Amino acid sequence: MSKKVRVRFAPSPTGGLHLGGVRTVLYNYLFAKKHGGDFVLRIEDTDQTRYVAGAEAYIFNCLEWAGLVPNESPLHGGNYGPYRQSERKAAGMYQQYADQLIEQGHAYYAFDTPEELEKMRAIYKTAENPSPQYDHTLRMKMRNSLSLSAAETNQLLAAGTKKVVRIKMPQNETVSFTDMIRGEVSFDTALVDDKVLLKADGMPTYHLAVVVDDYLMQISHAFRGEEWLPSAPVHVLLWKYLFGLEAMPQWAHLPLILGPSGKLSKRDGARYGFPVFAMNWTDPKTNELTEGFKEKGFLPEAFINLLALLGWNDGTEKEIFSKDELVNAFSMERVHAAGAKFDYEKAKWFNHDWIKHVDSNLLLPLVKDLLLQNEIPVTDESLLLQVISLIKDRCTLLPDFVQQTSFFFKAPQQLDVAAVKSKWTDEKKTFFEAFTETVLQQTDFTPAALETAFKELAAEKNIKPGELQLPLRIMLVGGKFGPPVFDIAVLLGKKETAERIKRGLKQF
RNA sequence: GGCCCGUUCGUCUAAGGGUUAGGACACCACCCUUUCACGGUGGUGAUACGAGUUCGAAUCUCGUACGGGCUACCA
Repeated sequence: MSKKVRVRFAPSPTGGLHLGGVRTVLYNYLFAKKHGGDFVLRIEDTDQTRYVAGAEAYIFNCLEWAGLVPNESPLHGGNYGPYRQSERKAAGMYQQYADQLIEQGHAYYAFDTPEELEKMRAIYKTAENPSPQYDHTLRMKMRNSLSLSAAETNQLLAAGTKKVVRIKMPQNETVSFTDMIRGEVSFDTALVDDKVLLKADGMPTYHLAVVVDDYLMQISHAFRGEEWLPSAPVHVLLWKYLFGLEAMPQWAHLPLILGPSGKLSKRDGARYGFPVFAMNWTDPKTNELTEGFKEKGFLPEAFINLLALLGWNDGTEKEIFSKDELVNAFSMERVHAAGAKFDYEKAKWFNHDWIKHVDSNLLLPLVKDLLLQNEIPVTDESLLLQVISLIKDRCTLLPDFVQQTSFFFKAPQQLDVAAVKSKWTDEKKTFFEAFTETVLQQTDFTPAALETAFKELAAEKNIKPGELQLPLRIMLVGGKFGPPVFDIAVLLGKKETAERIKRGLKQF
């Protein structure tokens, strides 16, 4: 009898949500859906000094956009609330466990001030040991309930002296566990420091909170970034002391997503020339805007597709997956152990492919929005739909639609005259004057029929039709791009096509 | 420095001891197309190094090198 699958994503609301974060969400989500489980979102806001206004709402917006909505969260409710650690602390959910650990002798009070800690690090710092740890080698030299007598400790406690609770790491134990991605991982406890569990302000640190909350929320599988691996022995020990190893979730430490130079970090923003955040993020303090994948013009379907394939594959050569297909195919065991360097070129390819194959109706509102933003009037939605189908092969990112569709709704302001001028002749001018009439009088106004008429007239005037197509394009489009020129003319209509030709003739 | 994790084309990756080491992105060439793309065909390009186990190693073991992460009263 296996317990119900319950997974959680536990971000701290300190800024934008980057690629790695979204991928962690995605793997959680896929795993939960695949196994008919619950996906919980818990806010890890125990560090009040790092509180950033708006960050939590922003995270929900990103998840909404990506289509990875949690079953339980501070926003969506649930039976295991509250879902913010600050509120859980206020409800007194952590203190008792810290007390229990102290009673068991697995944790102790430490009275060292930040200054004293700094001093300790300065004193014991050597070339061989550049960052001394508060561990079994040093704890008896510090001020804590282990080094002090019971009377002294009680006196300090009674006086309300600032204190933290630290875990007492055992001196000769090997802690090991099975990671779903890496297999067995083990650590020598003597080499791990006595991490703070409860801070002076009464807030738990991540280490205590993650264990207590995962237990209370009945989390069955805990997925997080590889950067947590070094502190995993602390969490395993806490599970052992508090709730028993049988109750511990199965761990999977996800490989990191690397930027051009190491771990992708929130601070790196758009420094790489590509977005790192899911959506635009404006730092409330500096007002600095960092562009997101959404605003850059990525489809959410493409975004999760490319993220899923960054470190995972289904064992076949399939690369394009819908969300449902991902749910169906996903397995944690097929996630790679090695970190993956993010490749923006490939990311764009995913988006391009999604744009090409997705139903144009889905693109319609997005493109319309974009055109309106660029002051291009869209009066006819059914025309826009036809245009989108005609040109979506040419668009990698959503904003590409602006250039590719705008000339259907607004005559080009400037024509690329230079592309035509050198080969321009009076004969060609005569041709186009005649062709204007052809267009106006065409009864079968379809691309094929128009092209035939065009070629017949060219033959009549003894000009190679190929020499005339580019000028026509320039007159209709303004530049050397766009779909087949007779498709454009038909969508434009007889009148508009004729007018653009007349206008173009004046400029050549 | 210590600890942990990792290492297949430039990048993402496949290959449950036996393959001419496969695919995708990017790049190059050709075809299609008298625009730009899409598409098609082909090409360049990888098992970090050294030992060992084995008839046989990208695959198992060890060492080395390299890369990354952690080393806060941050997560």
